[in-house]
Amino acid sequence: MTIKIYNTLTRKRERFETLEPNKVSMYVCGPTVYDKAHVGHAMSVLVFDIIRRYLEYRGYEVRHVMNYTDVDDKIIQRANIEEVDPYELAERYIKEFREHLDDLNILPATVYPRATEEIDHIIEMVQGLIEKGNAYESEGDVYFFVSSDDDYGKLSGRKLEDAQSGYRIDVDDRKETPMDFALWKASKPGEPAWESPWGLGRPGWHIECSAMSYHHLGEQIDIHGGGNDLVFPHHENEIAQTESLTGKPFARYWVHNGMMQLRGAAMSKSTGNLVTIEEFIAEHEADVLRMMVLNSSYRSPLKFSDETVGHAKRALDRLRSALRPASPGAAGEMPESLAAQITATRQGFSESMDDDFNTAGSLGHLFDLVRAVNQARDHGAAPEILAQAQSLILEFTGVLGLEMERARVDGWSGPGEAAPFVDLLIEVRAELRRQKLWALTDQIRDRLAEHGVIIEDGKEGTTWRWK
RNA sequence: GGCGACGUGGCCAAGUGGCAAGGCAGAGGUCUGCAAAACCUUUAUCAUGGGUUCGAAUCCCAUCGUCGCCUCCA
Repeated sequence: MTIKIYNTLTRKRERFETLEPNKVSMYVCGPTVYDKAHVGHAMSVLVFDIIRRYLEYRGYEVRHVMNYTDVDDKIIQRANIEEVDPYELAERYIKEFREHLDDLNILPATVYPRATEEIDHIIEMVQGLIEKGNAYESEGDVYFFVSSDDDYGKLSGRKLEDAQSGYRIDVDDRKETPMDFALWKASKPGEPAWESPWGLGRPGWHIECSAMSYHHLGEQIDIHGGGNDLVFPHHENEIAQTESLTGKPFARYWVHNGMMQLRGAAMSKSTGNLVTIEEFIAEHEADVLRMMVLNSSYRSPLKFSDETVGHAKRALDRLRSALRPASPGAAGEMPESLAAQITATRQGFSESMDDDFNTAGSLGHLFDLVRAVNQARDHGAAPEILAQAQSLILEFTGVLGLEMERARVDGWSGPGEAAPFVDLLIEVRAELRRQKLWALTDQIRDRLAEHGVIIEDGKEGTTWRWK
C-alpha cells in the first residue's frame, strides 16, 4: 500500500512519492512570535506531528524543519509598546512556544531556524532574484516582480487579472505593479536592521521561508505545510520566489490544515478570538487536544467549544478503558473475536492512515479493538491474553502521539507510592462488606474518590484505578 | 465582487458509485448491597431541487447555508 496525500497544488489526493527513497524533507511554517500562541497554532503543530510520526512509522526518515518568524512589523510594533528590544520579545515567545511543544508531546523538529539567523542566505536569494530579472530595487526596498512569473497564482487558483488594482491592495509608488511584494524592506531609524547591497534593512515575510527551506532542505522538498490561511499570499509567494530562482518545482506536496474555530470564526491573534495554549494546558491534559485533532479531518475546520473538548476527553477515557487490567484471577484463553479484531485493526489502522492521514477512520478501528478487549476481559481472559491486544493499542496510540498516561494526582509523585495504602483500605473495606456495613463501605469509596481513586467492585473482587 | 473548502443521526465525525464506521449523549437490559465501569440491544436514506447511471451520501448542474483567503494571521 502506498500513502496518499491531498495536494493543495492539484486539489487531488496523490500517491506519495519522495524525491529520495525512504527520505522525507518537510518544511512547516511556524508562528510569528509576537504574542502568546493559541490552540489553533497547536492544532497545526499537532497535525504535522501526527503526519511526521506516521511517516516515520512507515519507515521514512523525516527531516523536519519548522521556522520562527522573529522579525516583522508586528514584533517591532509590540516591542515598541512594551518598550523592550524586539529580539528579546521574540526570544521570550520562542521560549514559551518551545515549552508548549514539549507539553503537547510534539517530536522535536530537526532544525528550528529563525529569520534573524539566516540573513545572509536571505540576502543571497534576493540578490539571485534581482540578477535573474525577477526582482527590482526601489528606494532601498526590493520587490518581487510578479509579472515575471508565468504561473504565479497556481497554488491559490488566483489570476493576476482578478486582483483589481487598488482594491484592498495598497497602491504604492515604489512598486511597479500593485501585486508585487517586498523581499527586502528598508528600515526606519530604531528598527532592527542588517547591512545589505541595498542599504540597511530587513527581510520581507515570504522570502525568509524560501531561504530557510533552501538552506536547510535544498532546492526541492517533499512536503511544505502550514495552515490553510497561508495558501495566499504566503505560500504562493514562496513558490514564486523559489521556483523563479531554481527553475524547478519547489515542493512536491503542499499540505494545509484547516482552521480551529471558536464561536463560529477562526481563532486569530488580531481579533482576539482565541484560547491560548497556556490556558488549555492549565485545565486539560495535552492528549485531549490531540484527541480533538485526531477525531476530525486535518483539512476541515475544527470546532473548539466546551462541548467538543468534553467529547474528546471522554473519547480518551474510553480508549484508556481497554488498558485496564484483567479481572483478578482470570485465566481464560484468547477469544476468537479478539484474535480477529486484532488482525482487522492492524490492517484497518494503516489503511485509514495511508488515505491522506485519515486519523478519525483509524480511531474507529482502534475503538473496535477497545470493545473487543473489554469484551474479552468481561469473559475472563487472562492478563497475558489481554496484553497482546493492549500492546497493539499502545503501539498505535503511540504512532498518533497520544501519551495515554493517566493524569497524575496532586500530592503523589506516582500511583506506586499510594498503592499500599489504597490496598490496605480495600482490604479493610472487604471485611466491612462481609459484615454488610454499607454506610462505612460507601464512605471509604466516596472518600477515596475525592482523592482521585476509583473503586470498582467486581465479581472476583475489588479493583481500583486513578481517576 | 473574485478564488477555495465544506454542508452525513440530538452533538462530534468516517465514508468519494453497490446494503450509512466510530465516539459522546439518550432509552432499555446484564452485573452490583447500592453504585461505578464494562458488556448487550436500540436511534440516519446523507442541505434542497434537477440530471447522469442498472445503481449515488459519493459524479454533473442549480439553489440555499457555513467557513477560509483576497491585508498580518497556523
